[in-house]
Amino acid sequence: MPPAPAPGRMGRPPRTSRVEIMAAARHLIDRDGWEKLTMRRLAAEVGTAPTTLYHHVRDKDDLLTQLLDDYADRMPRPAMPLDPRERVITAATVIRDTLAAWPWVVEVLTRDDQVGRAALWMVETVLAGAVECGCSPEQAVDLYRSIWYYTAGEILIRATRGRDRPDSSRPGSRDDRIRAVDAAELPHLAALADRWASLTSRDTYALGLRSLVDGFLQAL
Amino acid sequence: MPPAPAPGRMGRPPRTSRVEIMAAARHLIDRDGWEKLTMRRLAAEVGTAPTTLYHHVRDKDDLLTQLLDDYADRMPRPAMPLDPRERVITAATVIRDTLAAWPWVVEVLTRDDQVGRAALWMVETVLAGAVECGCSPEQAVDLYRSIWYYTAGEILIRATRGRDRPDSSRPGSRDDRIRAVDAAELPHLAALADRWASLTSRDTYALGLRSLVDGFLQAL
DNA sequence: ACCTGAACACCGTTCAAGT
DNA sequence: ACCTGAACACCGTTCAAGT
Repeated sequence: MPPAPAPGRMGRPPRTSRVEIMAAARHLIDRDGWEKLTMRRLAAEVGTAPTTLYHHVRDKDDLLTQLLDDYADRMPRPAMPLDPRERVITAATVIRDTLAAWPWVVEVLTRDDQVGRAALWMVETVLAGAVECGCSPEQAVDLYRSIWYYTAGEILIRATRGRDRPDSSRPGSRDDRIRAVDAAELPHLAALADRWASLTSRDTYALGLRSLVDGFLQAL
Repeated sequence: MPPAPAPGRMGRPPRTSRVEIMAAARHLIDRDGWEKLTMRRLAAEVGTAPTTLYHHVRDKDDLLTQLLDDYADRMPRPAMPLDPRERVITAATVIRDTLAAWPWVVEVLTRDDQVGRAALWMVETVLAGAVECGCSPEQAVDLYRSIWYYTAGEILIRATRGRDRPDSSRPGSRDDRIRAVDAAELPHLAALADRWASLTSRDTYALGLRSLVDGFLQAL
């Protein structure tokens, strides 16, 4: 039995709440996959009409942003090493690991280059670490952006690779193309063709990140 | 008047061709924007029924892939510097500039991590340059992947930034969030809040790329 | 105040039938 | 062989009406 309207708030008591919608959205994504999240399916999951959702979120984009913010709030804030360079590395790695664990975020990431207010501490950590390493504020922003490009690219590409595994044997697929290269024209590629799939499935995020940070700081 | 069927090929002569469809798709994207490219609109542009398109392409994804391949074929193949490290830099920059000029490719890029057969020369150039710089074949692949992550991320984020400029003042926008940060908790971010938009709109692709490549080769 | 059905303006794709 | 209309199974979103 829903409670009677509070004195100042009148009218029909709510049967659907923002948190209920968010929980249903998370459940739907985890169960059926990110691409199955539609306003209509979400409404069915909540047990309400599609149009009801628009009383609690402005539109689908708003829903996605809120979902990402909620997720970012749960991001671990690990103990930070003393060395400023290591702090930069650690912050970037936490962001990456968090986002990689829920790859649907890529869709939202490409819509807004902000990872949510909860992730701002990571930006702060990188900026602070960079300044401690001798960067000017401008250089610190440049380093942050480079790291973010690298990280976003890694997540986006990795998330897609996982998705289209099924048809990687059909003609025109990536592996297919690599195997078909002309050894005379593209010798290095041809020599690696057989090992390409296994070489590119290794996790080299940390390696590239260290290269980027070290190279940047070295050039100061 | 369409020519009569050739001896071996019989039946109704084609009124729609693959190249015609591709040209129409390019025109539609250039005129109305990438997000307006649908099979139905494309058919209208060609002057045929939507269903006819499926005689010339397998599905929309196939259309996109062909479009990207055609575009990659037009990519300039600039004179390559003698220094192997500079060749790596040049190849990556050409890819980036080419893709940035037609940002819709981002959609296809996240679907398949291959830029099309015409871009394979870039992969080859990076691998060859890396090996000349002292990399093992495996390390060359690692460097290539790092560069590609960084490049793809830059293009994807940059393309999106341009798209949602209109509503960058509405509540919840990126700029809004940066301005609202707590100076006590996030001092570096707060100090840069006013300059954030201008600092992050500068083109720092080359800077990050050089850092990445230099840092990687230094660590060998 | 909150919820709903009906409707609008779209999608990609299939398939049997026409020329 | 090529093209088509009709249809299927969807989308996000608005809006007037109901409780």
